Amino acid sequence: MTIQVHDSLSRQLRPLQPAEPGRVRMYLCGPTVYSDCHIGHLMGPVLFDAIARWLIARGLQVRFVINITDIDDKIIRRAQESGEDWRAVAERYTEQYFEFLAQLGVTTVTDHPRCTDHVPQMVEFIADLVAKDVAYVAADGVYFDIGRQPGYGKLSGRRVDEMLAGARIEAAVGLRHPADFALWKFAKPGEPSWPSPWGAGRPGWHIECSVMARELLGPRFELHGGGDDLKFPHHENEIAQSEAHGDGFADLWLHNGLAQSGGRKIAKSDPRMKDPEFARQFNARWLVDTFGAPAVRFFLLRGHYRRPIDFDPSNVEAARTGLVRLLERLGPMIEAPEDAAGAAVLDRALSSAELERHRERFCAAMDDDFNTGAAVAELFSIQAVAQGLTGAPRETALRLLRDLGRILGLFRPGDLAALRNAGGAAGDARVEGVVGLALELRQAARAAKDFATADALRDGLTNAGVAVHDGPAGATFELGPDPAGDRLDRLVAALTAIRNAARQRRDFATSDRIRDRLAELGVELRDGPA
RNA sequence: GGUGACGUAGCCAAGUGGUUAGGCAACGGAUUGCAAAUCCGUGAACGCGGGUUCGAUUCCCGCCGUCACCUCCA
Repeated sequence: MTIQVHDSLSRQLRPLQPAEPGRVRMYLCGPTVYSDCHIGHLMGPVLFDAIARWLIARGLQVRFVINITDIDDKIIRRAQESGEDWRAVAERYTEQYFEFLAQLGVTTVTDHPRCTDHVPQMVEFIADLVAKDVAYVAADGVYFDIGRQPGYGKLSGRRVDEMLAGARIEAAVGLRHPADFALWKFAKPGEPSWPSPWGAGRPGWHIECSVMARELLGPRFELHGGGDDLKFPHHENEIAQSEAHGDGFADLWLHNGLAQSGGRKIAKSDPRMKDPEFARQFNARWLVDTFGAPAVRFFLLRGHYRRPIDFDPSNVEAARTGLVRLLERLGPMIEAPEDAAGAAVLDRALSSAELERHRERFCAAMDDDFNTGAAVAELFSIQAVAQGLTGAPRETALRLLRDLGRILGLFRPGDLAALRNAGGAAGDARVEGVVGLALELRQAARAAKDFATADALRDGLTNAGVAVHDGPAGATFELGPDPAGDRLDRLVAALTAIRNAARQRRDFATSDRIRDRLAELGVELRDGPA
């Protein structure tokens, strides 16, 4: 069993070979905590969490670091705008980020170093670069001299001389090369600062990763990850600094694809983001509330980490539907806590060649550059096998399904409830009350064999994203996602139509009942001539 | 302009020189007052043009199209 990894630096599939057998160290670039969490912040953690889980399942010990950039120009600006202390801003968004990681089942991270906790080490690191003359002091800070670093540009495939032609690189005054980047920025009045031999200031963006990775993982480690957009300049600069420092740095580089919409990347500067309705779709809070955290995680793992993912709501919803099906198949089994017996799923005796084949293919997919999409397909196949079985063999198949899924961080206790409660209506008494009223009316209509009314009510509920399940014990309902956020309006519109029909045939008992019950629920109806 | 990637059925998405990927949707049947849910089952694909080959969606060449990075970004 060899795990092959696509290395962005060599652009090749290369074997993962831990320096110390059995131990893997990985570093992932984390967020700058200055605003609400969006899906881009969460993709890397979820994808790399699945990778870490696989390494652990393969018997490796994993140290997994995601940094928190808690000092930065954007945090300072945000604090100035809101009149808050910059530390409060950073702390608030750090907490929010952690909350989402927990909801999405990101459990393998061992360290979350904060930039501000490592400033002295950064100063020391920069001093070494200055001493080696690959860094120099300029008017507004200390800069790295990319011209002095052989191989600069090897990750992103660009050449130093060609970058001069790039109109987008704006040369600050006094730099040796326009693309030289700041290691240390001198503080302007009123800005937070730390002491340094060159003057009070704060670290530049890139230096923290080189320093914190070294602090926690050592001068050389196995895996370094991040979003594809960080290749240049961020990771290029990390490599330059660390190699200039004399560190081996990362063996293998992994870059995840970026979130898209309509085939285009979602970026801060994207003009579409000016539309709040559009921007909302990528807000972490909205996604988790609308589809449920397990669905978001599942959606991310259906493809391959290196490919971009289109967050059209209908795509996420389709993923959710498939996940619900798997969870329902598993039944009460998913409520069992994760334990050592489940974790040993790869070594378990199966007594079924078919199941063994699927397990092997699952493993082969994960060993091949962490192909979670192909692995998920095996999950569905195992489900299909289980479907054709009964009794103990079925149990065996379902346990295999559950425990393989759990390697990917799926099928956690409470997931089904989390999906059912998604839609933003859980706990909304008005929605629940209106749905309850609609079901009562429908029950009455059915009893009276008034199927036209009964069906109209059901259609109205369906249209509002409420699934109706008729059973021997009466009808129950389930709230699906409500991406447009207008569920209540739709429900009320449906009931109003029913009420108008009742008034038409002078069934004022029903009509008044609808009006009064809605009023109790806080929805006032006003009759007009129309 | 430079660098990198991608184009697979209605949508999403793996993968392979000849053997079913998978999901969602759709369709047919069972069930149902009718539906939904559920169960059983079905069809449909490899951007275009050349080449290599017994055979290419898979390899090679060309073309077209899309995207990302070169600016803040995860």
